[in-house]
Amino acid sequence: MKPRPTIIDVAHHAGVSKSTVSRVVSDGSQGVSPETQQKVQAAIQTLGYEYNALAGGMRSNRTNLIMLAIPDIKNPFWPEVARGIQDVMDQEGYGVIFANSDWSGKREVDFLRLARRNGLDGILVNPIQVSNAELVNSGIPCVVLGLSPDYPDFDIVGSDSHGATLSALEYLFQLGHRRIALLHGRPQGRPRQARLEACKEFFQMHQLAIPPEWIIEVPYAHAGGELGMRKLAQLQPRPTAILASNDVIAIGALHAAVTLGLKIPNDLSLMGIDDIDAASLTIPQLSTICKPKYRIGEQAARLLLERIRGTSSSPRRIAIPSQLVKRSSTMELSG
Amino acid sequence: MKPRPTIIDVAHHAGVSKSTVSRVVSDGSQGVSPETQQKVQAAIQTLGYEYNALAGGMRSNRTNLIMLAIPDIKNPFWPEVARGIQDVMDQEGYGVIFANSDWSGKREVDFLRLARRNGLDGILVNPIQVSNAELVNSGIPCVVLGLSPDYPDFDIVGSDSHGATLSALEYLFQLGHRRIALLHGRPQGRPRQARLEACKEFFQMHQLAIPPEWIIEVPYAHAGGELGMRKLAQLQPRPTAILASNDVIAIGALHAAVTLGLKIPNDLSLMGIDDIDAASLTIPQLSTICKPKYRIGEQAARLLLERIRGTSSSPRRIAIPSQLVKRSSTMELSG
DNA sequence: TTGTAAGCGTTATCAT
DNA sequence: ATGATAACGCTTACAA
Repeated sequence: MKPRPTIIDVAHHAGVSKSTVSRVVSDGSQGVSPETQQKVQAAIQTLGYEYNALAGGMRSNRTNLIMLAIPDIKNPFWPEVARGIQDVMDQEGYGVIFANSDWSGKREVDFLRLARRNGLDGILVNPIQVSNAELVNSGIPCVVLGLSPDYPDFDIVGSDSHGATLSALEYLFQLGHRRIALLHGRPQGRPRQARLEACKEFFQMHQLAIPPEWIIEVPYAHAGGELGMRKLAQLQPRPTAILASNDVIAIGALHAAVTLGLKIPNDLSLMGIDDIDAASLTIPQLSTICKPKYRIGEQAARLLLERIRGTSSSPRRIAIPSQLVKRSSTMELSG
Repeated sequence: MKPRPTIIDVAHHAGVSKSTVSRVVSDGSQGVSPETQQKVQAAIQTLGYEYNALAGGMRSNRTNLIMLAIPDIKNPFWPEVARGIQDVMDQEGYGVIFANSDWSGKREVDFLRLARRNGLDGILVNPIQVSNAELVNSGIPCVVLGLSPDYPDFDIVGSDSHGATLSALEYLFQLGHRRIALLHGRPQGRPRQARLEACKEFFQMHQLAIPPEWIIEVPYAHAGGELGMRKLAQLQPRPTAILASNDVIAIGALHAAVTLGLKIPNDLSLMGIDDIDAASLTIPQLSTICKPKYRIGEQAARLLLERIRGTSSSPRRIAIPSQLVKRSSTMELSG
């Protein structure tokens, strides 16, 4: 197996200097005459030259690679976000590396190290365990996905969980529900408070007393929803409506409800948040709050590009509004 | 922002040569005295040194990075496989880079280029459009996921789709079904024949005639299943059983059936293949063939490691057996 | 527009 | 067990 040709080989073959070849293969041929470009391209073709990104990156401190670090590849929320990111980044010539930590804090930290060691140009992260300080310390341009209050030093893009929770509760309230329980996703690592606070705010506003046992913390997964529903079903008096932190949990709850013989929405109204594909594919279809996943990805990507390019400013916080989606898992409370 | 310290800085600080530092940070300290190790580690700590993988990789032609290239991150099949891969690779000190092409041939090719340019050590790929020749040509150690016959030059790991299809059909046959239709996933790009051939083999064996309109080609997605079911529902006489190419398609079909007022399994038995999580969460729960996703990932990772390490041999083909899972979307044909 | 030359931070070879 | 030194393939002033 013979060694891969380098720009030097190309240069010889084309009868130019290696700087010229370098200009052609990187800068988009800034300041290279058309004829020379032709010659170089021809040489590249015949030799089968391929750019060595390691060497280039080492010299220039740019890799044109960014990382997307997410906690849960099984949540259909992220692929949509990823698509938005990729479409923007592709266009700008950046490659996107997926990093899925499966809720493991260790793995998350490892990914950060990988990004540093390999000179990635930026990171988009929905952080679970890694802190604001650690992110700052990494020295890599970074945009946080999800409107957490814990990352004051970074641009943040997400949908307004607080607002989404309020709309959902408001909707259930309008349907006549007063006994509303929460299936509250508890991320491994840090607590995620936006939703809970929105709930408290709402309950206070409407002067509803919500007993603590109606707020059930469950893992951020399908099984969490099932677990939570089984607990809720035993409460006396039973809630008339349930709001889950996301659709995955809600769908889990829906399945448990069927198993338990509870009819949704007749016995119990149920809402999720996110509007993942599966939400419109359950029976009954799930009422939820639609988060603009693709646009979150696009926005985040754009902000990261600005950071990378140094068009910096003070951290921005972009909350893309979400939207109520009425389907058939909720109904007016009769009586 | 001051520049990151290099091994040279560490070497000065520890009073040793940079070769020694290099030995400590890479080789696992092969042939470095304990005291020297201590000194170097201390210097690394105080300086906050971080390894530069670009420089190292350029010199050594190893990056300790491999790529996992899949066509569809939305198919829950892959995260399980990915987990198997990651657990093995983690342990061996390799980072795994996800590359999701979303069924785009162009993106798949781009990923291959990215792997080459960035000197990745290996590729695990479920190829859609890229050919055996292109893979060979890339010069990167490579293991193919999925038992396609089109990649004779590579190690291949998958579950036995042929056998799985046969078991599913055999099961439906035993339940008394004779009019069996197929929702055949058609990957963008090349045809995937293993399942179809198994079907033909089966039908011949049992001397069943299957009209061509009972073999419906649909996109490899939820919507494909819905589409297919709507077509099948119009057939006269209607099939009594349906086998879908995977669970995602089957679940799509299930939802369409509900919309159409068809009762599963009473009006129609329905089977999928894969046994993704969602298969046990539908109503009714989906009968399917369980593919050992995690183990596929593990195996593939191991083979790739062998290839990377040069313990080469002729291409191996590993078919991990799958298993019939009887649930409630199938029933004995009455009458 | 093109060429020259000095690195970038590491690893590998060869001494010591 | 440790050190000196030459690559690795590219980018980037600067000069021509």
